[in-house]
Amino acid sequence: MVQDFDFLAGTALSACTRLLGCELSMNTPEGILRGKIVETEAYDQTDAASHSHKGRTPRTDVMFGSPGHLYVYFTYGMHYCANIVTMPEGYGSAVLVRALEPLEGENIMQRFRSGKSGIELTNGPAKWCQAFGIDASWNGHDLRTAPLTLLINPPVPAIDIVQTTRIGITKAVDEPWRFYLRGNPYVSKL
DNA sequence: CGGCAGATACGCT
DNA sequence: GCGTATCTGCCGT
Repeated sequence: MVQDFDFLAGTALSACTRLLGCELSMNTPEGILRGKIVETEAYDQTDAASHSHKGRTPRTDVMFGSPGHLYVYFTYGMHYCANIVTMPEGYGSAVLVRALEPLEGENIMQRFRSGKSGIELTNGPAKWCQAFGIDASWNGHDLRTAPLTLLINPPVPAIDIVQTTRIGITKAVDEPWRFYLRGNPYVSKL
């Protein structure tokens, strides 16, 4: 079955709600890692808090590329975070995946997370990246191709989605561009 | 528990 | 040089 990524060509904002409930699957030599997206944030080139706001640079090049790819960035000297690129080639826009709910391979994730378990496995952008073993080498990866793929699930009903302001940034703090699944324990912060 | 400082390296000015 | 879309541990209660 061919996955339909068309909605990713739209704005980061609309892709945020559509990505909630979808799954990320990583095929490792040790086994399958799979998790459901429970928290997202929109970043757009018109947004002062976005890396793409200051224009296209070698670092943000992937963010201006074609939708359905992975934009991985490094921050605070030790952490990786992963975004899903949206909007057509030439426009810098992406959705930051802030948290996952583990569905498969939790024992392997636990090893990557140095023995952590439960919600501590994936309830933050740098945490789930570590649990999946994602680092800078994954920057630009096409999510339609193995071993790391995005699985599209049916849209989540609007009643189950909470929209609020973003976390961990210093600019455009009041924009309500963060979305999460109501009541899900893996959401990084209420 | 909750709050706070420290770790640590990369891209941009 | 400096700021950063974060996490962890260590301190106090």
